[in-house]
Amino acid sequence: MKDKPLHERIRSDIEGQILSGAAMPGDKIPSELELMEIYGCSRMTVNKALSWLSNAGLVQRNKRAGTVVAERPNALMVLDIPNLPSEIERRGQTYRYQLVERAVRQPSGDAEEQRLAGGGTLLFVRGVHLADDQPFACEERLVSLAAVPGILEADLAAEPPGSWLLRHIPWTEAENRIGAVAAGDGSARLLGVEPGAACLKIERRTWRGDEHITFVRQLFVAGKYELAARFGAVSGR
Amino acid sequence: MKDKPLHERIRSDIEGQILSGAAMPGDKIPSELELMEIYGCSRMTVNKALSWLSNAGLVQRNKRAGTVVAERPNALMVLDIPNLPSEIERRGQTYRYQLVERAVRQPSGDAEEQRLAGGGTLLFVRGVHLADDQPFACEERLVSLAAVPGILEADLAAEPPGSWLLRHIPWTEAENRIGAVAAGDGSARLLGVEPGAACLKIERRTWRGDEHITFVRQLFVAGKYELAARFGAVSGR
DNA sequence: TAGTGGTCTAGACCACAGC
DNA sequence: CTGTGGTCTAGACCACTAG
Repeated sequence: MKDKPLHERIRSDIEGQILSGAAMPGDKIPSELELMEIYGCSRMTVNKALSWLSNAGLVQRNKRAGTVVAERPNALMVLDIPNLPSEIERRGQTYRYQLVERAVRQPSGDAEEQRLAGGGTLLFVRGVHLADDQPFACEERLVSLAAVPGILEADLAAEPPGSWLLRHIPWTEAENRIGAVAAGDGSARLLGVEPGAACLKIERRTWRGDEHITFVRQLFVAGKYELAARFGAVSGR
Repeated sequence: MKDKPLHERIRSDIEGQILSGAAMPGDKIPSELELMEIYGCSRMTVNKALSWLSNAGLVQRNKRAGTVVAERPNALMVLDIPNLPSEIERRGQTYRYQLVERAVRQPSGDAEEQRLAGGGTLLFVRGVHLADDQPFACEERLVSLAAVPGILEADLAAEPPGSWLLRHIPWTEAENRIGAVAAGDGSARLLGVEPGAACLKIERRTWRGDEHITFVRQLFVAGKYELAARFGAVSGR
């Protein structure tokens, strides 16, 4: 217990106070100067602990006002969202992608599609991810051709669009929405289940800087796939 | 662009190389000493950038072998899992919890329940979270009475067990599993939907140190609730 | 055994925002 | 104005491990 690094001890001390409820949201945490004296260490050490807590979303740091417990402290977990080829191969299954539909079209009236297109046109791609030739997930994707013109030359039957984008277009921002949905007729047929079957839905939007790159919606048959998330901003360490 | 802190520039430089695929998993990243010379800064600054990347799971740091790109780099997202009362009130709805069932029982033969019980007995609680008196989520929970004997005295009709635990028992570890499932008869009745309706499922296990505290399974009717996750280990900042 | 990361120090200057 | 955090320096010692 005692042989842990000091900054880690400081961090877990404060973390414990927050998670236990001893320190409530909005409560002030001792300043770096005060913590220096409490633990008898230098400011960098204290700073490392507080920065970590800030990164994890447990505290909010304000100049002059000091460090306070964040509003919804235990909301942040680290989520593991692998790309599908890696995930399937990790399970020891063979991965295959089947292209179902590919079309260039104008954005619809939907405001989100307008933003994604950025004044240009969109590439629509529908396909199925197969694990050992069994449907694993179906996918609908929109790609902004203004942002990624090169994808028109890609052979998306040979390489799934997600992998192609990953190899060619670095994204800097991504956002996922995770929910459940009943399979529609088309999705059900692709997944080999009855229409209305429960599915896990993952929607992902990615950006490069301010430019919207792509939007993708993936459906997984209930039970075939689950996401795992654990508390703690630290992964490997 | 240029006015960003140096450690942040170093970080985003490397991050960009990884996300763009220029640096593939397993590739070596310059050592701290080399980066010091490249950027003309001190080691602490380089270290801050590399530590951040390590925390985010983008790189793995090894003594002697140096820092390398992690195996599945872009898998880590920060997930927002609020507790339900907060989430519902944030939407401007009134929250209410309805206790449906409460029982003390021995762990079943299931290995997981055995571990949770830790040699003792379990408290089983079933209830519904209501938003504006409409079913929002149903919940089944097991609590280890060996770890949390005090919960027997709690009035779980007045306060949902999740909130009670949050106020009384600090947890240090938590793990979530997120999937989809078709509603069973009991859950469907509680949620006011047809059996078989698609539901989002969240299972959470929490520990305090090595002691398993509780297991909870929450079901949300499809479309009523979605989880959001974004890339980047940093939250507020 | 030498290279690498892990940790820590004792300073420093600056920007910002509440007082 | 002043306390606070943000950033950075130029060192230091240690532990680990791949070569």
